[in-house]
Amino acid sequence: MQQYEIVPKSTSQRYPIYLKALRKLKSQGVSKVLSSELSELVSIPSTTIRRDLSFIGNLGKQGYGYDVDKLIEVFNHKLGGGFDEKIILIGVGNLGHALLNYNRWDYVVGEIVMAFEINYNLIGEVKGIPVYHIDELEQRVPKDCRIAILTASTDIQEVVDRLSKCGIMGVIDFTHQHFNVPKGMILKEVDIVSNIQELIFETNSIKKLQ
Amino acid sequence: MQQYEIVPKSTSQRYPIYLKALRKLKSQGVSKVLSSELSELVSIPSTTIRRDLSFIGNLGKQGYGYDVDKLIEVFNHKLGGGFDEKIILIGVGNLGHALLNYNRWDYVVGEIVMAFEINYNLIGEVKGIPVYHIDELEQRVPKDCRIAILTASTDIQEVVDRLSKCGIMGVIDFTHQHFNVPKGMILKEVDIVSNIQELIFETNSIKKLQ
DNA sequence: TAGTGCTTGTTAAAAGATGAACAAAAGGTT
DNA sequence: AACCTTTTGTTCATCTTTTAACAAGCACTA
Repeated sequence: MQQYEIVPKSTSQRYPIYLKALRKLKSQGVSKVLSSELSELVSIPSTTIRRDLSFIGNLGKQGYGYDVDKLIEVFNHKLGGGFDEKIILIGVGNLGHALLNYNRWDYVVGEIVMAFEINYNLIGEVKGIPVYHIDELEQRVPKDCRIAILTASTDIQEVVDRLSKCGIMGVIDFTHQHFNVPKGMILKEVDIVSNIQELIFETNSIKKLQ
Repeated sequence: MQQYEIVPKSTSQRYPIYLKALRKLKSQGVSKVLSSELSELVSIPSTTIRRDLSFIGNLGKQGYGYDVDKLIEVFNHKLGGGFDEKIILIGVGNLGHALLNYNRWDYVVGEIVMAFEINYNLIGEVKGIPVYHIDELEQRVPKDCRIAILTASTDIQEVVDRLSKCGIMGVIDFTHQHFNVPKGMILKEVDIVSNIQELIFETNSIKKLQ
């Protein structure tokens, strides 16, 4: 057990994968799982899984395996399964609207509690979630809000800097724009185009090798 | 120049970042760029950039830098800038609809040419793009189609296996569900929930360290 | 309760990714 | 045309990540 060691980035990126697989197992009525079984499910070597899990604590039992419920509980806790994360949304255009309508992660991590827009015509309310003008950012953002979803904005760099000053620690970025994140802020890009480009590049490589 | 060496995964994941920055430069009228300038823009060390580029070929000139247009052209070619990639969409629910409406990547990588649904009420057409029933998958998918976007489906594992048999080599997955990809198929997850979970985990870690 | 068999948690070696340093090659200038 | 300056392409040492191997520890049975 290495409770206070820093969890490698690559490891923390696998945690959501494990949680996803564990939820599936639970839904199938499975209550116990071996690292080797989980390995088959997620296509990650069992050794890697065991090491990843050991960062969180001694979760398994030798000669027995891991308790699915216990693992899900731990992951829920670690990955925001308090279900109460307050998320703000910047930009209520096409995509922003879709996210507000979708908002299906409310059972998993939390919910979008408010949105901000630069266009006055879009100010008001969507699905019961208030939409404020971006000028009101500093005065409206809740103190305990850490995460923002960025769908679109002019002056994106300025908005990001202001978000940082409001205490936002992590940003999910849907804009295809480039900007710098202030020190300490974590950026996660969700870029469909980049993903498709990687796919094209990698499938091209495969063709050439054959 | 190491033309036939395999490009590291980590490198190919940076290519779309470079292309994005280069497009921005071009839009600003910049025609020449140094690796050090690009480095500032994308927050990646210049050495890493130069090594990444050298996998593709000798694209720069010593004592001069890189020609922006040339770089964009090369990347466009390598990353699917033929603009003619035929993409299929599985699932025309909330998110699927949003993607069809959005479909803004047509100038970047290609376009969604058809969609499939299990719900008969949604069969027909959206924005001029035909929506077929999932049963017609094998008979409708074009031979030269390599990439599928997966937004939602029951029996997701079955659908993925069928896609593989249709010649699909890469899948962009929006489903937040767990499934196995057949050997040789490449999976890119675009999972907002997973990203938020990672953010929550990582921001929690930061708090504890302080 | 003692012993056997199984699976975890950990170690250590191998593989992969990064970035500092520099040689090679082109542009500039006189 | 020779030289100096600049910037690339590449090498190598360092750091990170992965995974094979195994000791430690628990469950299960008689």
